[in-house]
Amino acid sequence: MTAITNECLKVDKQLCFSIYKLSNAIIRSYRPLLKTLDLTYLQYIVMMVLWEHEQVTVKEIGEKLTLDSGTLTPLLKRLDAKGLISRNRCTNDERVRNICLTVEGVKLRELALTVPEKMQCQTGMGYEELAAVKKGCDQLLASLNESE
Amino acid sequence: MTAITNECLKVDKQLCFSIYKLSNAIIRSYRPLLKTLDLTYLQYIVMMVLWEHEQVTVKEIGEKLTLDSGTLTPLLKRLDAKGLISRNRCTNDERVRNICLTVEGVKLRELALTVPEKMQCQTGMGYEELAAVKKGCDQLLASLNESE
DNA sequence: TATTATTAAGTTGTACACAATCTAATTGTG
DNA sequence: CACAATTAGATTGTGTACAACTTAATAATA
Repeated sequence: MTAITNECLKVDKQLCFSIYKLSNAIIRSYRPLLKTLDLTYLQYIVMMVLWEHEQVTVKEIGEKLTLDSGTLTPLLKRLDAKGLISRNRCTNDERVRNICLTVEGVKLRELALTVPEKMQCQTGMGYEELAAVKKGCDQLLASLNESE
Repeated sequence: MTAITNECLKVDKQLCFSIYKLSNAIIRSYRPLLKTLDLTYLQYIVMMVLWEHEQVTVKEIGEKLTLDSGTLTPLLKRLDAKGLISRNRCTNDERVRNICLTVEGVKLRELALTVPEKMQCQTGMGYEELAAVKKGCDQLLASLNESE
């Protein structure tokens, strides 16, 4: 048995494991901040899409976030139940739902504006370093998507 | 409203979102490979810990992977049901479970040895580049953990 | 135009994550 | 030794992820 086969299954050597742990850790770090907005991490991500776009379909959200209706439908129902969004059928095409912010949903953006800065403080890293990590992650994502 | 407040809530500018998407994408990429081993991604991670350690407690696995018993107990029951591990109580301390590989669990390692290389091919990136991404992620994780 | 194919969203079921709580065993302290 | 505190793991409930499937609406084409 070679050194390679001995090493290659060690969990701490795996890039996938670093990213898995980091992703969980980031979501954990956001939790107390987002609790003040009464949002989960994914709900916050979806709200960001809506703060940017005003009106989108379920499919469009799915494309932006790489999530399917099995994840999004129940999540959007929860945001609807909180009074943050409306989910009306499109009149041109009854299959489609137009997801829009309510007045409450728009208002929540003001509270959310403080979140990114607070999070950057928690990382204890400078803007340049964080941008470099992001660039690496985006490159890896792009090249994973190329090979489908 | 300044440019900063306009930009800072854009989802594609968020490092957290890059890492979130990348983590999901990596787990998706592993899925077909791991299907041949009849393992989910997290089950594969836990098996890696066991291939490295022979015998560990639930708590020790939890510390290595930053997961609690609410996640691990049902997962370990599933690995047990597949016949890959045993979950005996420790005789010295009846609260503790010793998680050990079965013969089947040890055997599965041979099949798993091909997985890391196949995954690296799918990334389409060189070793150096991947190591740089990993280093960035590990640094960010460490500095998140420092600030609790 | 009737029918086939495609599409958007919803539903069901499995498997994570994790908070909160519980139980049983062990440890610590008066 | 008694009893409070701690610890390991299990349980319950909520909320993702995602595969597989269903339903209803629209588009395509014979």
